[in-house]
Amino acid sequence: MARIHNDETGTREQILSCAARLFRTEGYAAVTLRGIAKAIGMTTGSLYYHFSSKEDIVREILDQGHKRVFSEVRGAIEALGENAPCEAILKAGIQKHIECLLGEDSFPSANTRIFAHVPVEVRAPTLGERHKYELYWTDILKSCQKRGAIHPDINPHTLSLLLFGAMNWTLEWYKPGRHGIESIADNLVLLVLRGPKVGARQDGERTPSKVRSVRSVAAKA
Amino acid sequence: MARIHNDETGTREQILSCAARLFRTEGYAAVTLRGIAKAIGMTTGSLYYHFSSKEDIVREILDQGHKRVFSEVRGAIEALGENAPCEAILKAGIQKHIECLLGEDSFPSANTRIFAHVPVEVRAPTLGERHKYELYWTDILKSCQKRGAIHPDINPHTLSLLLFGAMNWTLEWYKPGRHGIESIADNLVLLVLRGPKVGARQDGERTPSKVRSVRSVAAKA
DNA sequence: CGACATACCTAACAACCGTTATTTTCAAAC
DNA sequence: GTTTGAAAATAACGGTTGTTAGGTATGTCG
Repeated sequence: MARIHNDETGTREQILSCAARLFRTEGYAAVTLRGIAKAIGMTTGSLYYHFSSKEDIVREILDQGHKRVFSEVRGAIEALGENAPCEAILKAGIQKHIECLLGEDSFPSANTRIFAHVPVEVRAPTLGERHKYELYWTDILKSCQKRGAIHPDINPHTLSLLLFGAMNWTLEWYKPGRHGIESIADNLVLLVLRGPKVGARQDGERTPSKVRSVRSVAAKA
Repeated sequence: MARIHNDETGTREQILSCAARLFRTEGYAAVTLRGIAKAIGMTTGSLYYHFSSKEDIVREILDQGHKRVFSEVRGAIEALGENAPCEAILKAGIQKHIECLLGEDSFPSANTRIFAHVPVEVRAPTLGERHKYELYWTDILKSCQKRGAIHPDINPHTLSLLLFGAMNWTLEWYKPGRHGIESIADNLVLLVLRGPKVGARQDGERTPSKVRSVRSVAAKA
């Protein structure tokens, strides 16, 4: 039939996901094309039928890794509706971001793990998209601050960077058996949120409702 | 005179600090012995008079990098005296940790930057010391929580890991001109501290004294 | 002066890297 | 049954890696 030759077998995707898994665990420079090829039962030269260079492979992994996190996080937050409470918004965004990083899909984790060590010519074109994600979070935090859920003296942009650090660094210590992802997210939300209100209530924001125990929340999962 | 031959010239230290600077900026695998040698005006083979392997070099950098941060942070905190307010303790520890990472000394930054990408046989022996530092911070946070300065529902150990993330990740975004280190530390302290008190006062802890504006504090620097 | 250890250089080794050109396999199309 | 083209294998290229062996200055000490 008139099938376009694109990828019936999905070999290209197989190369990418396998490379992402290796990048995630071993870092950028330590991963060789021979290693990728061997891991999927191929020969080194055959990779060049699907990709034109090693940088070409890593470029697409960075791209997809970033897009998946962004769209997942945005989807989780938008699913809450227009005027959801700040606590719910932060909880949804933070948890989804961490879930993407620690999940089985290696693209997001490979992205944050090797980004700093990748050649500048492949890193530079991605800076624009990264900045958009940064702005997306900054706007959310700014809005939460305006609604009184975040300490008024905190700089929203700095907060977004510190929050990225806390979230992305989970890659360095998270062990599936010992920690629960939702529990981590709950702890982080408690950090970002201002404790039970102090000043006057601002607008439609309901009082943070005393934010019940993290342990009990995590226990039900 | 009866000078011990040790290192009158300091060549060994020169190699280490130069290698640390390269590791900090380029990552582990990207740094070659030829690169280190050329950077200090030496030949590749000569390095082997001072060190027995590349792993030997990176091993010592990891060691020193970690020790410097630990002793600096502990020194800054102990200088505050026995019963200093939690806010001061956290401020001192967080700021010193970040200062070590972002300062001119490349050992601490090289340590946190390449640790995950270093061969297991050089990483494993350092895990004990790293765990001590983790426990040190966890104890501090636990104590602050007992004194009512940290939200009671937060898990102190998880908090220490999230805090490490926020601090260590500054390496990925800090630009000397655009941000001030003390301002970053102030923002982070505001996050960790529970907002102005809500429940009953706990013990000798003075009320957080309304934690004056981060911007004004940063402006005076 | 000669013995000797220190500190460095020179040149090369085997192994591995990304990349390329050429060849083989093999299923669908005519 | 022959042709065709995609997909993979083969084998090699130049270059770089960590590492090593052997040589060369430069002093110090007896």
